[in-house]
Amino acid sequence: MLRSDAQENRDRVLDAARSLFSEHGLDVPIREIARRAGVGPATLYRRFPTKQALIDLAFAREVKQCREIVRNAWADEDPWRGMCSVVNGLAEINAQNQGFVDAFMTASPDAIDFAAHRADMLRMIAELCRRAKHAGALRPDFVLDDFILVLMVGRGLSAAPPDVRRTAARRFSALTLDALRASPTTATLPPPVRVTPAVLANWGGGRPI
Amino acid sequence: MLRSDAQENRDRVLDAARSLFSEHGLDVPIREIARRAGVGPATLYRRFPTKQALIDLAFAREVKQCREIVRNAWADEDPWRGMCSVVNGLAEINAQNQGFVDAFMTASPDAIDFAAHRADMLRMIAELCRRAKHAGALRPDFVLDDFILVLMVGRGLSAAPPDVRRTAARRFSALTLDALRASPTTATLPPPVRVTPAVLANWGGGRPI
DNA sequence: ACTCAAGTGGACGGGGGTGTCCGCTACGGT
DNA sequence: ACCGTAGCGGACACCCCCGTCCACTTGAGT
Repeated sequence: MLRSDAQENRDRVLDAARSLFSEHGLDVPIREIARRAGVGPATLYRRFPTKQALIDLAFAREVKQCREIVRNAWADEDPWRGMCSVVNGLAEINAQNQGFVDAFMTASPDAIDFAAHRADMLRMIAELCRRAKHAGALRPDFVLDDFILVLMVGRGLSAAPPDVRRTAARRFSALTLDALRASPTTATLPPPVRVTPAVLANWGGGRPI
Repeated sequence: MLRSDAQENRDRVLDAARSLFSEHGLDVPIREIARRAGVGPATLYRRFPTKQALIDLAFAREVKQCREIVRNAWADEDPWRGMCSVVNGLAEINAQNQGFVDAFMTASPDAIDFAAHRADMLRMIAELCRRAKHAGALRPDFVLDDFILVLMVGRGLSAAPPDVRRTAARRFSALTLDALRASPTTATLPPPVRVTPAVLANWGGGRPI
């Protein structure tokens, strides 16, 4: 059990980390977070021995939110509506949290939740895609890897200036969904990216941290 | 006039910079470039007093290529084919040159070419869009700012691992074009991003360098 | 009130990045 | 072949960030 002052400091650090990470990305100096929290560096390091640990905890909320979005979409009886809310929701999170995808992708192996969530979410999304295709709403040549592709390029949204991020996210997801929608005028696509785990791990050079 | 050895060193530095920048992005250490070129840091700094100057020159070729792509597209009698080649071409450049868009956007004010090229290209693209819309090929609610949006999220392509970049670029541009194509099933879009110069300058936090 | 361990922040050493200085090297005109 | 000078690269000073250590402070149990 933490002493009361220690607990409060820990909370303040997490708050500062959340706001700084989502505003400036993952490469904020640790000291800056400590300063914002009104705490010395040592205090921060004692609670979060490594930057990765801090990141994991700072983004835990968003990971939960992510999973929630996907689960709801998966449970939706209309698979296309599900797809839409997934794409919209992830774009929104991307826009509001600079570096969230990076955090999500580079989550440390011991943050078991992350890996489990990732796998789980991908499974649900895959099923969603299958159902949406079967319903004739999703273009038949769409593959799960395309979803990753969309997610990865969506990272660019978080780089948009704060005042246009939400607009950009909404516009982006609407355009993306139009691309994904089954449509009579749809052209044949070039071959999809095969997103193996290795490919995924190396997206972004694996060095956002 | 440069002495012959100096000239050769300068060329080697530029070559090294090009290959390192496109492979690892703009945050390659200057020393690394010097090392790769087989010269001392001082030599590099004498020819290119600031990192920005080096970046400007290293990417000059791609800027030219960019302009060329747009000019050809602009000259194309079929505006939609023009749009396609622009989107394809830019995605390709993005995929092959990590950090190219960053370089393009953050080009120093004195690298006049950049600003001029940007403005010029945007003008041509705007006209292309108008013609494509008029021909009924481009969705009517598309605005020029959407083009910037696509360009900006396309940055994410350069972060893909080298072995999938071209595939990713091709797939991405094909999907994007499907989103831009006028189509009977197209949904109404949310409001577009208003990409003012300030917005543009702040995209990416203005700090890729 | 007293005590003492948990908690704290300033200070330190290490690493890596940038840009600059200076004594040596070697190109190229004579 | 010689020599003046442009050119060179190693060494330097500076800054920022990371992670750790240690003497001091303070919460909370008695």
